[in-house]
Amino acid sequence: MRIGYPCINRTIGCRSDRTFRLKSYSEELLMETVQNNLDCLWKILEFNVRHNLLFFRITSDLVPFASHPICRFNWQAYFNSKFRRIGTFIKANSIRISMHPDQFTLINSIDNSIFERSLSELVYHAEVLDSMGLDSSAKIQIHVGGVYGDKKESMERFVKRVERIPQAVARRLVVENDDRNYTLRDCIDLSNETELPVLFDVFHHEVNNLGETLGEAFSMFYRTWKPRDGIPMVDYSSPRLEGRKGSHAESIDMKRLGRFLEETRNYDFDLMLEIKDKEKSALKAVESVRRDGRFQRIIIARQDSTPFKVI
DNA sequence: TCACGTCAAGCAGAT
DNA sequence: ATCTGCTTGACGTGA
Repeated sequence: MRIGYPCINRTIGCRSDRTFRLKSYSEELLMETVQNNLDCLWKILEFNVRHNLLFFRITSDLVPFASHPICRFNWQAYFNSKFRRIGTFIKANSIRISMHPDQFTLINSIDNSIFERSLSELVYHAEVLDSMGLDSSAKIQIHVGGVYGDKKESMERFVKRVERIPQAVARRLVVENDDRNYTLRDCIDLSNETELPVLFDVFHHEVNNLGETLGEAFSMFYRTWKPRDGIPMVDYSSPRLEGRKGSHAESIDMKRLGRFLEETRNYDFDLMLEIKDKEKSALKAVESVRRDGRFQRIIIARQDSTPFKVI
């Protein structure tokens, strides 16, 4: 098991998701921004390794407007050596990487042009991971998409559209259950059709399920992952106790996490903690899990030259 | 320096 | 009709 957090580090004082307005687009500004973002990503990954946080979601804003028609810049070539260096660091330290395109990426849209734009966005995400030389265990997680008034038809459209996605991109795709439209069961059904692994979101499942227990849910999604996909990924967040339902808590509830880990102790998986305070909660979780002798399977970084050890 | 209107993109549910 | 959340506020103009 590796533990990680998404996109942003609030401790080290740089951002890898800096962007700018489309109106102010220029090649110079793009180059400068990507330079900054890659430098910051490097610093975040170094921080993560020092703190045994070996699962990280790379922001979709790493290369702003990369999939927009305005971008004619060959950022892959220009930043090639930087991407390779980061990728080498990731592999040397056994860091697991994911990406999560935003809500505008809709494979199953009724509107074919939205699908085409979404495909460009997915190609961009895959190119980031390709540029780093990462294998197919580096995943791009997507939701099924909209319902458009007919769920069955929208799921069939999802399957047909996935068949049109190039293998270089599709090999990285994983489909995640969401909190309103598509349950874990739906994702499993789609996985059977498309062979895409299912990324299990614990919180989404709690608010949108067909009555499966946590154990049943794990046995369902777990077998959708093949060896080439790496260890299954799980998204975990604590719901905010007061206020709007569906929003995320500011900090992690360690007791709740402890119960979750206890219930799932027979499975090995990489755990993404989607908590507002990001690396702070992830650190608490790593320390807690390390102290707890029952959990023997967390991967922690070595601080010397050898890449990692399993305790 | 700071306030604040606005920002590439879509959907669904609440108000 | 308009607003809000989604994984997340921050860009950048105008004063």
